Amino acid sequence: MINITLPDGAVRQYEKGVSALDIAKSISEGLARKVLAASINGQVRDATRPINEDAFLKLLTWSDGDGKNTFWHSSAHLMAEAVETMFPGVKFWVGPPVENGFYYDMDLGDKKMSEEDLVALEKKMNELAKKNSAYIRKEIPKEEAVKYFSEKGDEYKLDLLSNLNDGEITFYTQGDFTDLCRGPHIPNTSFIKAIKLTSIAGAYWKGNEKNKMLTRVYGVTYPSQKELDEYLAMMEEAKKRDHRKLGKELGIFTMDDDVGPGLPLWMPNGTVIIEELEKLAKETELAAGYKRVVTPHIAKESMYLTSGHLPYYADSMFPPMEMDGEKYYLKAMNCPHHHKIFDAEPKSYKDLPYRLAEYGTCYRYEQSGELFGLMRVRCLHMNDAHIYCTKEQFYDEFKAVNEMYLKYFKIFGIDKYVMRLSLHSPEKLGQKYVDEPELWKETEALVRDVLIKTNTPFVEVQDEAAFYGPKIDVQIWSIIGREFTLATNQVDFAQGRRFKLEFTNQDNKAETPLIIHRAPLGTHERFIGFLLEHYAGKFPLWLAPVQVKVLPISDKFIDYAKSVSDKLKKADIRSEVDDRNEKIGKKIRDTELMRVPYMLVVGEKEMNENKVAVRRQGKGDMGVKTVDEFLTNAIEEIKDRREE
RNA sequence: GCCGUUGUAGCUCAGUGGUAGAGCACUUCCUUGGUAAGGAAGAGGUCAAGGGUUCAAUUCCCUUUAACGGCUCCA
Repeated sequence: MINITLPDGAVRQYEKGVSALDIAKSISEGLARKVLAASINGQVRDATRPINEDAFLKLLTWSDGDGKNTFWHSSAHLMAEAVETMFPGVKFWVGPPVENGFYYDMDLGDKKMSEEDLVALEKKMNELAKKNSAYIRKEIPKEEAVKYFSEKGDEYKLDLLSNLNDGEITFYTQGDFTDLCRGPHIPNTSFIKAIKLTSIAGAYWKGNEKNKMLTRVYGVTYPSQKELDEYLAMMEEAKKRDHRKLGKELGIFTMDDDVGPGLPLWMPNGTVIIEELEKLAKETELAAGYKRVVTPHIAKESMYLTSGHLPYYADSMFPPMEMDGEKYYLKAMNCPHHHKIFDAEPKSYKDLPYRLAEYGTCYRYEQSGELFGLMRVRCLHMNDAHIYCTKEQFYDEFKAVNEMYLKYFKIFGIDKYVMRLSLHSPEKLGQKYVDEPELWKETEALVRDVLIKTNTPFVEVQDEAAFYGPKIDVQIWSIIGREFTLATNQVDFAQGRRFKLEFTNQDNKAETPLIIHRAPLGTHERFIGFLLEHYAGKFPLWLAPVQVKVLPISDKFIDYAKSVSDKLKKADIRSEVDDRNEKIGKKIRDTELMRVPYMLVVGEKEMNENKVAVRRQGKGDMGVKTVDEFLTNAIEEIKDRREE
């Protein structure tokens, strides 16, 4: 007999060789029908595998992340089985679960798969799922596995095998499909009740652009049609929040073929938001001791040779313009210009920390396939600043920048983000990174120290640093699930020396400052793109392009409406009058759809009493107030930058 | 940059080898209405661009371009 400890601490005794599924059955049949896999001593395994010794057991169902992943991985195998029936000779690479579903990469040889094939594949998968085939695990000696795939001529699986040792190779078979696979899998295909294949895409083998491009099919499956329908409905809702759609509907920005890809035109409504964000940044930076500067959009080649951006980053810059025998580049970053301002006057330790801020316009030649609405563009406006400080000052300065981030995030109610400590990769020193192993170690420790001492939660990742030093990136996700760096806070130990930046220290010796690059509000483009999705277009009052719309009940009250609106405008409130010949219901509907925070309905009663009927966007009628009362409240709400 | 899909009115989208249609928006008129769509009439398109096949191309083919879904990249 063996002892099985369940998550609630209960210990039960079973015969040796019992499976997790048997244990589930002994608890309840209903539970057994839901078990997808099992966590045995912390390892995820097939629920059907025998357990031979005392163990901690957690039965994994759809509500466990590992349960879902197992379900989707098994779904990928089911899809592969269906693909094999329709595309004989197909060779498979890998088919893992992802955030929402799964994919399988495959080499279809000369054949092509189309969207219509997906429908047929779904149908086939449904048929196969109903066969109730068990996922059968089999341990295979390496030699035999190699022989099997050699005979099939499957170079992909042979490649996988080359990294595996004898004794750790398993095959899984369901129905007529056998695959090299570590597992685990769900007990059988009948669990998969609802199937949707979502897209076909190309994907480089092993993620390397020099390799062959495989066909990748994405899909998602659920244990019930209802859950799949809910998921699809959720995706439809998400699309409505897409910043590209909202940006057009709300008149925030537009793109034009004649201007060029990745070059957004900010429309009047979007420009209001830009100006409010800059106001916030200026206030904040002034209080934090920054000085503002303005620099040109272009610079000579020589400066980018000094900075080290050329030739290594030339691919990401627009090609140079030739003038008077000189090459000029559009700036892809503001730092070199700022360094030149630092260097324009001699500096003493008394001048440090020296903080330069600019909402700098940069141009980056992003690959055409990477452009994405406002989130990835070729012309961007950076909330940039550079702080020149001594090593001793670094801790406080870096900490202050982090605190500025958190202050901003609080204003915007941003709580779904990850702080990522981005480190270098030692093996890429001299290529991707400045070859200063000691300085890397030292500065990475400095940054980590700030995060730990300030109790800031963070994750560490290798090979994501800037070429001149480690950084903290704030990662966010767009509504369709793409990951972006919203803000960044970087240490730079390299450029100071490259530009021969110096200050005179207390011993009257020249010293090179450390530089902090920071952009807590990222770029206008990405930040506003993010905010559009974050607020679903319902900007807080202080950011709303139109803050108040005055809606006269009929033409008779247009003059009164205008007098109310004028009074608001005098108090710097962005107010408009809807003087169209429409009924009030129509005016309200249109104003609601434009996400204007306040609607002031005015008719006979209001005019006679110098009042307004206040309506809050998304909330409805808030009652009648005097104009002054409304004005006072609105001014407060704006001043405090309240979210509601 | 690579693989795939798409491009018809300001927007959302029908449609066709014989040079185009709806709803919303827009203009004008009627209506003056109290909290999410009042009515009528009208105007609006080189069917992304270029080339080819054809008696005839918005429709079929090729190229280019842009957007979209991924991959790669992202100072």
